[in-house]
Amino acid sequence: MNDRKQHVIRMAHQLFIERGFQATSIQDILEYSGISKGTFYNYFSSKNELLIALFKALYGSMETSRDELLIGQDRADLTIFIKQIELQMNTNKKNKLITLFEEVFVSNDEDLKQFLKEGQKRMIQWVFNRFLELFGEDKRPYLLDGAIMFLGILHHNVKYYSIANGSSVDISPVVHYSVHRIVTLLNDAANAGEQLNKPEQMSTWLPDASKPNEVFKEKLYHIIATLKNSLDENQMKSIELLDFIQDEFLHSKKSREFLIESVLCSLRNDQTLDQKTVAKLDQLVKDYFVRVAEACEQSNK
Amino acid sequence: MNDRKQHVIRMAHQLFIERGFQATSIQDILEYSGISKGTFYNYFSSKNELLIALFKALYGSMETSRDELLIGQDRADLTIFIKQIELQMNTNKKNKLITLFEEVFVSNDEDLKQFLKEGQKRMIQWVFNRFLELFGEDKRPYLLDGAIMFLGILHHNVKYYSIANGSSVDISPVVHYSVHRIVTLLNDAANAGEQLNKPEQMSTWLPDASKPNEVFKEKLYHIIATLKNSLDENQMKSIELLDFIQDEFLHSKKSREFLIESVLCSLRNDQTLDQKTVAKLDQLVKDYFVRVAEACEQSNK
DNA sequence: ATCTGTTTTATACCGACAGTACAATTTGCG
DNA sequence: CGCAAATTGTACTGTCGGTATAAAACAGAT
Repeated sequence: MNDRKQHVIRMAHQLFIERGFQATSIQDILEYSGISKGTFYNYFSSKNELLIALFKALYGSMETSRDELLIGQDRADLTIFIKQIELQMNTNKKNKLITLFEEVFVSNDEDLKQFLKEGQKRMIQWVFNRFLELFGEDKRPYLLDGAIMFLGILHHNVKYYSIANGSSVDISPVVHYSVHRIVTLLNDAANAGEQLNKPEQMSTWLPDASKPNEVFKEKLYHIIATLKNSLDENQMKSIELLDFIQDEFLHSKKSREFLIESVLCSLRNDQTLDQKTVAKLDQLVKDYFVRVAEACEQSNK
Repeated sequence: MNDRKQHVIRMAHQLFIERGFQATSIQDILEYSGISKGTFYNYFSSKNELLIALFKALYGSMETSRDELLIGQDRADLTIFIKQIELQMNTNKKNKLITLFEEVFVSNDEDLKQFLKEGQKRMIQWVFNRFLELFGEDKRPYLLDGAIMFLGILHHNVKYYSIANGSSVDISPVVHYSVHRIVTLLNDAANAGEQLNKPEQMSTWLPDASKPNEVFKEKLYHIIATLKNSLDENQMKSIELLDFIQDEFLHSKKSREFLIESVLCSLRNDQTLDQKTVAKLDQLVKDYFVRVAEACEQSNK
């Protein structure tokens, strides 16, 4: 991504933190980041698009550093989970993510709304999957309820603890407290055999969650994250290649098959990567283009 | 309150439910309720003021009917509490209160924000007080945390249960489920002796909660609500008198002492009212005016 | 250094919006 | 009826998000 464009995002973020999203006018952003209106609308098609770009950047880095905490660790270790939650809560606080979130959650822009919902859903799914690893398969029926309630407890506790103790207070005790509570809560629900939401229904929650394209994107995201997690900062080329693939699929209307093919070719020759995972990626992409081609034929009939 | 004014509030509410607050322009409200712009700004000083008036009306009626459920009942009966919560959740849903709430919670209008925060705080305090009655004094240290977590669990469960099962689904099982969970949660926290927020600090939470004026307003509200609860619809005069006092104190910069005095005089002669409570009200008002007079002298020095 | 295509800038503009100002009209009430 | 208050209609201000476009700055290839 353009250097200048990222600069604008950073400057806007600063203004959003200081005054909020609604209260920051485009004019403010232009003056603060020293660009003209024309350039702004060359980068972003609207103010909301800028916000989405900002969220993507923040969430992306948050999710990777959160996932990095798991590398080489026992996935069933509760203390690691606590560290992951603390990390996310602190990033939220630092970037005033929650405030921004709330401010625009109910908005007239359907795209923005959908994007934010998707983010919430991803968070619930992540907690659910971690709970599976932490509490085991036999608790599965109760873990979706658990994930939902955990986030409810956590957010409320953080919110009012911050009000009572000042927003600069250490959030760690709140996270510990909330995790302790959810452990008991899960046992309680399992003992009582009470269930509100069935985990199997999770995929049908959000309207387009069951669309093949969304499933593809999620798989793609997961595989690429796995590959990236196995790399360190010295292997910039490989990381860039993976990022390129992800970007090409997520942000272009029409992904350029020949480009992606050649990138995959490079990856297959990269000895530092786990070739089993690369093969998975290869297959996934192949299936995708087959499906696109079929859909294309179908519509030409 | 003016008939016409209430009509405007009702029409606006309808539009807010259909399209949301931000998406409803003042022009829309004017056309829909058939008044002119001049009249609108004669009634409300701004669009936000209208929203506050709407919230006040909705909250007011919700709180009274919620409190009515307790009359002549065992205050320690959990099933009554469940009924009260169900009532509030259903009112929320019917009036799209939560959506409206979220939409304007982070707003530029400091007054509106303060008003909404006050409402949330009142809700937490109400749950805390009910928990005291339900679970007893010995659990007190854990009941503020409990109230906060209960609302977090409840709102999250309702939200995602509605997403999964359609917004017209019966909310009752969610309330039962959430109440069951919080009971265990409270026992768990008490057993572990873990505490996040001290109930004594509750009054200092919101900036002006400790201001004498706010304490006064709360006491006033409570006494008047008690008196009103003992009346039925046939005693309109008494209700109007009580409403007048409340309105005079809450909405006027300078309450007219002579008017309030004469209203109190009428109330003292009203045999249908509990004269012990009326005496309390009398004393409260007397203290208030003494304090105002003192403050006035102080500033004239 | 010159040509060429792209990016950036400056500026004027549009429509929608919240809120103001005010003179003209209607309404309600003694 | 007469008068004061409420109501109306309309025109206005300033701000906002977003569009349009011509001129200027820039960058890479020859």
